[in-house]
Amino acid sequence: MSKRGRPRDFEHTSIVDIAMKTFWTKGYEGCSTQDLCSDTGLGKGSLYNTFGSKQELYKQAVERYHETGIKEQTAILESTGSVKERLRIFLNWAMVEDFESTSTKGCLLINAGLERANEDPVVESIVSRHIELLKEAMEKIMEEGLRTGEIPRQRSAVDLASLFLSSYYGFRVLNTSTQNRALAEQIMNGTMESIFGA
Amino acid sequence: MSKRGRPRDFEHTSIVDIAMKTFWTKGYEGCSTQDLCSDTGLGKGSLYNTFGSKQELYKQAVERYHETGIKEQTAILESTGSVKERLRIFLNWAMVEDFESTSTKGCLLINAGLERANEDPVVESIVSRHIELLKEAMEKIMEEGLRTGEIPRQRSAVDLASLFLSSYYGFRVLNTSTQNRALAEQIMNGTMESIFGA
DNA sequence: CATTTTTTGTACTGATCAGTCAATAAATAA
DNA sequence: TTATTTATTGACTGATCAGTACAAAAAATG
Repeated sequence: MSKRGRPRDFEHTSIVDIAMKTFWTKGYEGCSTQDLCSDTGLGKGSLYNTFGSKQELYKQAVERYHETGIKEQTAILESTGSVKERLRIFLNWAMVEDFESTSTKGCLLINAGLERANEDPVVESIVSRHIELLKEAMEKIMEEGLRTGEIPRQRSAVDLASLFLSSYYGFRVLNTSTQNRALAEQIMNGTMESIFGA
Repeated sequence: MSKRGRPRDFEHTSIVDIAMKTFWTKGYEGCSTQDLCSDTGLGKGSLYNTFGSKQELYKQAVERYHETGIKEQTAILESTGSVKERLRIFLNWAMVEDFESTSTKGCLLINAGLERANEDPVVESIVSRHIELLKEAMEKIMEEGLRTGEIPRQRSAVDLASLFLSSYYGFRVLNTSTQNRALAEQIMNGTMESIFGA
C-alpha cells in the first residue's frame, strides 16, 4: 500500500526555506530559476517536478515567511512583561532584522506585497492575511494596555493598533531604504511616545 | 557657435517622464529595455545614445519622481489652513494616489528604495534625500502646531514628525499591498488622533 | 530477480535580456 | 557644395530567461 518509486532525497520544507532566502535577497523578478537551482542544490528537473513553476515556489516561500513571521511576532506581543516593554521589544526585533549585516533586504512580506501582490492574487491574500492577523494581535495588546491603564484612555484600541501597524511598516521601509539608525531611533521614540506619552 | 549635427527629435524630460511611469508600474527588474523603447517611442540606439544604460535612465526617472513629489508634498504641508487640515489633506492625497485605478503601484520612491537602494548608491542617496526633506517639512509643520497650541505639547516636534513620517510610509505600503480602503481610513484616524487627540 | 514508479541530471527549446554597431539622415560650418 | 557632427534606425550580439524533454538512475514492490 505504501508508495513506490524512488523517494525524494531532499526535504520539501528545507528547499522552500532556501528559496525563501533567495527570493528575499533578490526579489521575484531579480531571481532566476538558475539562482534557485544553485542555491538549493536541486537540478531543474527536480525543481520543476516538485514545484511546477517559479511562481508556485515563490508563493510557497512567501507563505512560509508569513507562517514563521506571524509566530515570532505574536510570541513577542503575547509574552510576559508590561505592554510598553513588549511593544518596545517588537520594534527592536524589527530593527535587528533590518540592520543585520547578513540580510539587508528588510521584510519579504513587504517586498512581496509591493512587487507581486498586484500580479498574483495568492500573494495578495497571504500578505493581507498576515496584516490582518498582526493587526488583531495589536488590537489585543492595546486593549490590555487600556484596561490596565498603561495607555492613556483617550483613543480606541482599534485606532492605536492601526497607528502602530502603519508606523511599524513605515519603520521597516525606512530602515531598509536608508539604513539610517538615528532615524530608526527617532521613529521608535516618536511611536512609543505617541502611544504611552502622558 | 550653435550646435552642429542632427538635432534630437524628442524632449529629454518628457522621455524621462514616460520611462518613470514604465519603471513605476513594472519595477526595475520587471521592466525591459524593449518596454522602455515601446513606451517612449525611441529606438534602442537613441535610448542608449542619450542615457547610456537602463540603470542610468532609472536613476534619472527616480530623481524626477523625487523632484516633482517633494514639490507636491511640501506645497500641501506649507499651504494655508490649520495644521490638522493640512496633514489630513496630505494623507488624503496619498490615499488618492494609492487607490487610483490607473496606476496601482504606490510610490515609486518606496519601490526604488526597497528594490534598488541596496544595489545602487545613487538611488539610495536620492531616496534618503527625499526622506530627509520630507522629514524637515514635517518637523516645521509640527513646530507650528505646537506653537499655536493645535497639537498638545507633551511631545517634541521631532518625535511627532518621526511618527508621522513612519506612519505615512506604512500607510502607503499597506494601501498598495492590500488595497484595503477600510484599513486606510482606520490608519488615517489612528494617526490623526495620536497627534491631535485630546 | 524483474517490474513499476518516481526522481534526477542534462541537453535543449524559443523567447527575451541588455547592449552594440554600421548605415543613414539631418543639421551646421566652411 | 562639401565636410563635419550628431541622431536615428534596425539588425545584430552572446547571454540568459523560464520552462521542457527525456533517458538514465534509483529505489520501492512483487
